[in-house]
Amino acid sequence: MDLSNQQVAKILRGVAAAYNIKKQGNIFQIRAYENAADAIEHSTSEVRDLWEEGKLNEIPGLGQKLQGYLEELFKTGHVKHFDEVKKGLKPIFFELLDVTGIGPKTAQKLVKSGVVNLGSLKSKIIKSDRMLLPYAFAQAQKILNYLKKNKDVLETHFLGSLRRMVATVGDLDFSASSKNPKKVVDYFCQMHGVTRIMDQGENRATLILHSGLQVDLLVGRPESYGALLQHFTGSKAHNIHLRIIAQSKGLSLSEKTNAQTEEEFYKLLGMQVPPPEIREDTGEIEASLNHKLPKLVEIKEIRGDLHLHSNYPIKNPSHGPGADSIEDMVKKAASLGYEYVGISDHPPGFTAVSKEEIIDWVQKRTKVIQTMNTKSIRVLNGLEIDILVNGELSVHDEALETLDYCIAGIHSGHRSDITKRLMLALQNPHVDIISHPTNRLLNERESSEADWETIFKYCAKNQKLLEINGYPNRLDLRDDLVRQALKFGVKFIINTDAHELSQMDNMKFGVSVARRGWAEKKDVVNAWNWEKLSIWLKIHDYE
DNA sequence: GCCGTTTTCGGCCCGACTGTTTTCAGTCG
Repeated sequence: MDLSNQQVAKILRGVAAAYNIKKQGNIFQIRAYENAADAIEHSTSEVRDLWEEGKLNEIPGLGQKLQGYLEELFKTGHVKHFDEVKKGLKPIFFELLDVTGIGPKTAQKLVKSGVVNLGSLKSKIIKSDRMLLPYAFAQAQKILNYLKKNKDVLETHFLGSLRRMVATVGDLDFSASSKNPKKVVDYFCQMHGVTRIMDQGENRATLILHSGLQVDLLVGRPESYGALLQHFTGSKAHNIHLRIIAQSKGLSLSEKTNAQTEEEFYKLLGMQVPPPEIREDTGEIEASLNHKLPKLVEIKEIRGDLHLHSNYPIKNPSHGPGADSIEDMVKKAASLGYEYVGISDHPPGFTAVSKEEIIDWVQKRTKVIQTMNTKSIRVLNGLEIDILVNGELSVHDEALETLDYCIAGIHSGHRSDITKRLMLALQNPHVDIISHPTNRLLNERESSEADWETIFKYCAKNQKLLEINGYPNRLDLRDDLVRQALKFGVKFIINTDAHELSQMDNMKFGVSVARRGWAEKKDVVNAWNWEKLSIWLKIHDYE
């Protein structure tokens, strides 16, 4: 049975709530179900895929028993034990749990008082979809700027999944350091665009904007600001693990702990400060304790973008062309401080245009691109071609061999023979890069299923690159697969896939995916200088 | 029900806010 992480989490929360109401099991057993639900909801992999690959134990909080239940759930669509526990509770009870502020006890009370549908609760906030990181980021930047304008605000930061740069963000969280917390809270609540103040205390407030977005602010005093920042950056799993370590050392940690900075806070446990992007309790705590944290790749190290779509004329293009000229994209790349830039338009559609015409088109375009080279920036000639359903490429070798580099990607038939098609494409000596490898579209289409290990092994052995695509609804290759691929020695290229100038600024989101996957400069070829990259791509100098 | 650089048993993060059941349980992050 095909179930999303969200749906699985909801089922587990339902079981926890049922246990709670029926007073079966102890509080820790109930919490185990809730922890598992949290872990699944925040997992970047689809738990159903993990089950198919026999990797359910990669999710923390899933022991033998819950793994068995999930197996039964995916195989048969229901779990006998769950049905047993939930017996006698009405469906509306489980629906009510989706409303913020209503837990098991309140839901049961409401059911007993005769609530039969959610209509009468429509003024309450129903938990909604998660927002794409780049859009959340843009919105959050405006709020951060607003907070910075207040003279009582000494420091302010993003918190939560936004600071950890998770691909999707549920609500926007902010911190502020201040000696007058109440004044800052009041100022925050007066922000433009607020439709409702959910709650407002001495040190915190929760607002709902007209857009429906929830925004939280937490204000702390300067002497404990580091602890506040740490606590609300999370993740929850990371924090719980830290508290357990603290206990073993006879310490009790909270957001009130005296620590002006995060450095001070982590130092209390003898730890390095893990970058927010990797605070997921997937090994970063151990690495920090041993002072063996990786030095993650940084945006300032990026020297070029090799996946850009221009408005260069294309007859019957296979997919949408870009909006801006090659010249403008090159100028923008130079303004970003890049050392090199690659234009990788889609080729003319192979079904409507003859082989000879495509070759002719590629040659003419090559000449145009070569004239773009300047002393300040090197311009590369690439294409993003299709991997067809039978695994063949949409452009012939005679044309490909005139390019500096070639990106191949799947753009149709996302459910058929992915492994075979990717492997066939990789075996073409002209193909250097696989674009957006899993082809997921956030909130729209799940990642394609494939035998990633086989693909990773082949890429590592044959100098093939996997792209980390920074387009807002892709962020693909996913962070968890980046981490896995790294273990096989795969190298990556981080590209924006920009179809207009402004999208070239999305590089930081691609970099954040790489960082969440623990990638370092040595793992990312466009963090390398031209000399090193040109050797990798086997590009001979024109000069 | 999960989990392990003192443990395969015996623990399980911490604090704020809400409402009103005036002392704390329920819920959230």
